[in-house]
Amino acid sequence: MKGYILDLKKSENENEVKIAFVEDKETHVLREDFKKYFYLLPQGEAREKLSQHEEVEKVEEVDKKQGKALKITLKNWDSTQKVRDYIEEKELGEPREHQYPGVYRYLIDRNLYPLTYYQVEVKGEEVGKFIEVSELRNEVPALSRCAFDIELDTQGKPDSEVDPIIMISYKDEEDEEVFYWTKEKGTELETIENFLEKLEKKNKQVIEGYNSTNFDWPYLQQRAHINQVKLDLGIDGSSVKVNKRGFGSTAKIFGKLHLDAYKGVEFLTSIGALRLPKNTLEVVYEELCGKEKTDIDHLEIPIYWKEGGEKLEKLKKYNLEDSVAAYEISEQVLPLYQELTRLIGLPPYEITRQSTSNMVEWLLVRESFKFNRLVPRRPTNQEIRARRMNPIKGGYVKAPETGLHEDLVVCDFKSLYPTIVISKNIGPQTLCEDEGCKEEHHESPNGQRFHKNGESLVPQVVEKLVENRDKVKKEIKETKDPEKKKRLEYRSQALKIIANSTFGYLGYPRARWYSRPCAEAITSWGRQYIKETIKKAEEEGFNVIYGDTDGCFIKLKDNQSLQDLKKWLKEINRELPSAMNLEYEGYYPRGLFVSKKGGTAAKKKYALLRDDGKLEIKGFALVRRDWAPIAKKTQKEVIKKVLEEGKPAKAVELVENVVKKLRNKEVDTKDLVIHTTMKKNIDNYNSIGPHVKAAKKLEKEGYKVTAGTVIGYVIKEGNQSISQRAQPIQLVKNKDYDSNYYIDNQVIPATMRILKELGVKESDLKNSGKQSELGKWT
DNA sequence: GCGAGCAGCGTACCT
DNA sequence: ACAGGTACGCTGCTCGCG
Repeated sequence: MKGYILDLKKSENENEVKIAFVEDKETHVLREDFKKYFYLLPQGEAREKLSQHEEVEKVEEVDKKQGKALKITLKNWDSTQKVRDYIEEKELGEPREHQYPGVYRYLIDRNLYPLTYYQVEVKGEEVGKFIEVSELRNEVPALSRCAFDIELDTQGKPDSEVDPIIMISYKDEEDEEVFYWTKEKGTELETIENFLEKLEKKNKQVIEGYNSTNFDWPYLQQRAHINQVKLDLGIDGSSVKVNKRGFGSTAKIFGKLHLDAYKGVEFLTSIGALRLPKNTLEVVYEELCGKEKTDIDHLEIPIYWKEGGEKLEKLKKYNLEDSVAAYEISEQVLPLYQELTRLIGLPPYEITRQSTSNMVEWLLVRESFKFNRLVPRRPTNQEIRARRMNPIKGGYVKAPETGLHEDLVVCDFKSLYPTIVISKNIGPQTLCEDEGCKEEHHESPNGQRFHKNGESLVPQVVEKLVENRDKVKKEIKETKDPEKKKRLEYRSQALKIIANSTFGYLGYPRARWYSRPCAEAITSWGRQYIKETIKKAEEEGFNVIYGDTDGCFIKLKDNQSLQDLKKWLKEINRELPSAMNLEYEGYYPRGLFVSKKGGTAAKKKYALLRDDGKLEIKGFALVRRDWAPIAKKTQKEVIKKVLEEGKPAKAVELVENVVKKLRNKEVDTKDLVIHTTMKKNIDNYNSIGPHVKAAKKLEKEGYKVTAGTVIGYVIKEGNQSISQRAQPIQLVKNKDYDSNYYIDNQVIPATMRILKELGVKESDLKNSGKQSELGKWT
């Protein structure tokens, strides 16, 4: 039969892998015998001693690129630890590749990639052989999906021992339903059962939720247990496997993909594809799907439920909308996860919970196997600490010329670090530390040498990623079908994410392939290339007003045209290594650079007006979540006015109005909320800033606050410190805020940053009421 | 005893 | 729980002044 692997797990039988294999709409459970093994760099009588060990099936000598090693095959999957203890006790050598779960080992050995089509011979439930179906190589399976969300009857902190589930909504492509009970009719038990029946009947491949890993599944599991219902949703009849630990929580359903859209949003945020003030369902839904949804305060839910009638209907609508939102948000992350799965080769569920560094690592592990190399061991905690103490020098940033500029062109190096890795053949194996070595080398500006002709895993893998991406980009151009185009764009994005993460990975203290010399060489070449480029531009007569790591901003003089610049770019690219490319990014009629507080030019902070009228703003308060909306909105308007008009008159007027409104308390409280993430747990802070103080107040009221919680607070009136006046938004009475704080610490500093560059004084903004001398600015 | 000035903490940004 | 470079608000200390 023809299909793809959706999931895998260790079978309840020893030495067997269970595979969820999808053929058309049906998911089959297949099994294959598989013996787990690991490698040993042996010492002493390792071979003899281990051959006699009762848990060892066989010991073979294998040739790996790094030399001879022993391959230790185990009688049972679970005996790895026992055999390792024995090795340590008898000092028989250094074990390698002993830490992978058995199913990963299986995927690597069989060279299998989930969500990729294979032809497979099946005898009963046994797997014969997987043969990749080449005509379907580019086909990504269309997974059937559904989403759910639960509501509780709870006061403040939910307690799964006593607070029942009152409502569960379900949503899929063609269907939606809300299951619930009331004091008059039905029970929690029936509600759960009806929902489970629905899931079973619909039998979708993906089950989605929002924060379902940490909330819905653990809660549902508890309530199901109390009601004595089995949560046996696995395609082999197994239960939902919930593992609720502080950090690496999981909720797995064998044969299905549990997709937590919240994790997806965090992932998009981590790769810089998304940035929001808060990652709540409401905010994310509006941003990604452009739709608003009703929000009911958590404390109100039981009230709506008990009241019945119209209120109950409203609660049902809200509950369903949560599922719809989770469903639609998932639509935006699932295709990317699918492409990453096909690229990295881990089971899809694992991919949805991995960081990019882990993905890079697994890609290297798999490629390592293909090159017959042993995977480097994980660093010890001590090594990690030592690595962390010794950071690597990073990119170069040129201080900008402040002020309002016209005729700007931005150029940047396309994938600077990956292309340096490729051009200079940078990897731990090509790194040459032998000073007398007579081979040909690339020598980095910081004095590291890399063999020109040697083979190294890292540059080979990066090259493959970049080449593949170029191919995919070409395909995108040739493809008319919009669906197929979208798929390819996700594939290109997946390749880009992994290629760009490779440098970070080499400098990541926990990485198996950590290499300080490689990472340092990469950044040293990076600094050299951008500095050289700036220098050459200046020699050519261009005015370079700013640069950061891999890009620079050029201000065209009156006698210079865009054509002149593009001609120069061509020349530059002729001199660069073939993999590297300095690209024309865009033309900007106006751009603004400002000073920092101390008076010198501020880096990483600018606003550009593109030739199509769009604003591109970096670093300013308005792109930061820890400023109040009133300050951000006003700053944005000011930047817009200044860039569009080239003078500050209208902007000054605008700020005056906002100041007036604040004074008169005409500003809505929601425009004053400052959001700050708790990076630590509440007790771990040495200095108590406003967000920590607000968090403490929240905790007192029974709210749960942990590392990762985003605190929203408003500064209220009073003469205590700002922190003491930080009131969490949940506890704010309308319009209880300190106007002066928002004027002097938010709106004025945010806007003065910009207006100062144009000669405006602070007093000009606060003169509201009096006629300000607008004539001055025109 | 008081305010100015500053270091250090903490967070979020840019590439 | 990918890297380093950067800005900046707030707290809480030191210091000089009287």
